[in-house]
Amino acid sequence: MVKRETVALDLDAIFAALSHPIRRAMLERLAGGDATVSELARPHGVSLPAISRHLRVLEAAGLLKEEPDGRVRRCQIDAAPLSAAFGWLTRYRVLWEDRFARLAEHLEETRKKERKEERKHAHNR
Amino acid sequence: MVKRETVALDLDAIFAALSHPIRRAMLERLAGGDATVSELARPHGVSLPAISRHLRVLEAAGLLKEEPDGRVRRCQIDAAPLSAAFGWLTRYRVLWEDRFARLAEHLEETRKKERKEERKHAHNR
DNA sequence: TCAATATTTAACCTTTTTGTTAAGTATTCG
DNA sequence: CGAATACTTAACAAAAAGGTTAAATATTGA
Repeated sequence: MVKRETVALDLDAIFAALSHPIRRAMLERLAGGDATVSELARPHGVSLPAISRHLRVLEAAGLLKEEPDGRVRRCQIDAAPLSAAFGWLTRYRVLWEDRFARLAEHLEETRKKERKEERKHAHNR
Repeated sequence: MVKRETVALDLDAIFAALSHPIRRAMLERLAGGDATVSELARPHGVSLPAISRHLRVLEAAGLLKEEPDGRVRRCQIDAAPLSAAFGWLTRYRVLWEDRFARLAEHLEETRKKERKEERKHAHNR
């Protein structure tokens, strides 16, 4: 039996990783190209250990690859798990949009009724 | 100044809401149509209070609308915030896929070198 | 009216997350 | 070599997340 590479497709971990603004910002930064840990840390007003752990969260979600380069650590994004998140959203997108359309309709209906009520009350004032 | 409706476009909350398997399952269920709290709770082996709080997480993220209907509470999905998440992912998708392609290339290159080394060593054995 | 049903709130506990400072560990460079 | 640089690990604290049971609330239906 071949030992398959575990491509972390853990949606829990992926969405959780995306739920923190610092981590999203770091991914945005990395979308523009590789960066070192310090470069990634710079814009955020937190300590380096804090950054280090954010990076491990991203790594655990499979979104980040690190490569030691001298005393610097070069980070690069890995899009594969991202596709899993994207895929999950896409799978339900149509159904949701359908729901959404119906909800919008319903709200519009409600608003119409409310306006009617408003006018009635304005009259009786 | 008109008081605008606060359409929760809080990516933190949205992604966090999506990071729990029970909440994702509930959204999947709701994609098929409205449901009551108990119906949503049934498949998951947790207490009703736990479910109730998951629902509030979804609601806080703007993903859920509830409507009391007698002693039952009818739940329906709201896709709007979902689009925000989708949008964020989309915005960086291209860049990420680009990165990914380059990463794949790099790995392929590395593997080639490794194979070369292997052959060399096999020779010298 | 009263019991059953559907759901939430309260009180509590444990685990995870996020951050801090202080102390390592490598690596480079004068 | 020895100081500076770039990080990580350890140890700790506060807050958030996720679950439980027990009690409250509201609605329906006999």
